[in-house]
Amino acid sequence: MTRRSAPAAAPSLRPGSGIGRDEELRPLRRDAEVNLGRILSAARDVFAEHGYEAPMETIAARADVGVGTLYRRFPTKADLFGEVALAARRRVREIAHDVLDTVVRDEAVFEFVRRCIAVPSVWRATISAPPWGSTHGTWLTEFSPLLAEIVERSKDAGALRREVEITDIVVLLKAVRAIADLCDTPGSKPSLRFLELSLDGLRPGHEAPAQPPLSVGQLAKRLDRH
Amino acid sequence: MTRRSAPAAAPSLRPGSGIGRDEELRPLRRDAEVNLGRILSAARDVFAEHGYEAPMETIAARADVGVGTLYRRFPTKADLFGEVALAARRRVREIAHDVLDTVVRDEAVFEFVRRCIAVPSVWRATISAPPWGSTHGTWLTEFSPLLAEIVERSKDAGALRREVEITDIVVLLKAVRAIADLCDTPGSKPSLRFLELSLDGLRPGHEAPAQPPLSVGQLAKRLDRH
DNA sequence: GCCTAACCGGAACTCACTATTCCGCTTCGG
DNA sequence: CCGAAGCGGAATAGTGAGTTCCGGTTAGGC
Repeated sequence: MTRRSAPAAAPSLRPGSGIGRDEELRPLRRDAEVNLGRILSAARDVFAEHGYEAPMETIAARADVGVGTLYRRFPTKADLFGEVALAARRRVREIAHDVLDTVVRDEAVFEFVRRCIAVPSVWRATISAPPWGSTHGTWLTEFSPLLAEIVERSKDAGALRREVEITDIVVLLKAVRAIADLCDTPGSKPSLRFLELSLDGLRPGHEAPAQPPLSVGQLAKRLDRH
Repeated sequence: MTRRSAPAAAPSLRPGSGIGRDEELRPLRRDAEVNLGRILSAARDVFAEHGYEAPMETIAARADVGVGTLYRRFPTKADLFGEVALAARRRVREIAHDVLDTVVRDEAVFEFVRRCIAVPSVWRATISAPPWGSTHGTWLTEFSPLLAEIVERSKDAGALRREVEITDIVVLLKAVRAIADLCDTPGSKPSLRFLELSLDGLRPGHEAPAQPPLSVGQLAKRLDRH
């Protein structure tokens, strides 16, 4: 995609610089600050809606800003996406923790999945990924423990089939995302129906599926190969 | 995509000419006949694997033939795809009829879905579609009655939740396709596991989902908008 | 109010990717 | 053995998207 020859290396993601990058060397001029906010917000929405494929111009338009402005703030598209994805991951972690803290045991997984999906501007950026690097690999590794804990809770509460693995949950999220891309409109979201139907398939009362689950490593590898 | 200005009109699909186009005006030279077979087979596989996006060169390479040869036989990519899709639709109809004829009532839908998916080189071409025209619309309209009959059977046998509509089945097929794209390798197919899990969600014993189903018309419109 | 460093918009440039065409060469088959 | 039918694949041409560039604009310190 990008011309740069470095094949699998993610561009400078400067892990430290979150959205609130106020404490930069030189503070931004007021108008620039406003534009930066606009850009990040637009990028969040547009990436959420169209994934990494979305053209920079679309983001610029949504932010009501010229493309040049995007590039003054973020050297490359990947940098911009990285910023958005970082915020998204942060958000997912919050959701996971909140679910563990406040949701009754048996509803844990279901609630987690529902909440992830309820924040489209966030989960899309996390679940979908740019073509470079092992984004999914890192993402999966990062969230495996948390997700495993959530899954375990629901299993212990007898609300989730014991055969279900965390990779099944991730796959389900992916599937719902695909359906959302295909069928959802602002007004009606068949993907939510599909989600509920599929979640029901994860509840106890069915025979164990013949097909074995994927390991986290396998799944990561496969998701990243695109 | 195509340079031709006719915007939404499917190119000459000459409904009559199936794969066995032996009875043409002038019979093909023996070697050309062989190549034609190779091309159709390659197109079937490649479209199955990558959808309409697959470049003509890929198909040519798989058929071990030059692109020129493709174009001598099929004026445009859409024509080639049309041919493949036609065969695919034919195949799906066969499957549907066979299921209705030979499968026990309660397994009808499940078996139908499984069989559709088991013929990747076919179902991909049917489920995925080229950017022109209302392919899904026609497809859905064409198969609705048959699919409805299959669904009805399983419902009557008490093996399928009454709330499930035929659009739910189509959506499920789409989702499995997406997962297959993402995760399947020749050696292992997590999409099959996902399929089984999701199918279980369609069996009785769960509360009715809150989200309403899509009508066939709505679904067709949405799938065709890409 | 003035001046300049920061900013801005968005046209233009580049590059990658493909459908499709073209044409000199090869091969079937009478 | 000859010509028509085929063939391969380089060349053509259109498209789309990331990135660069630069003349014009504006915030904000003095």
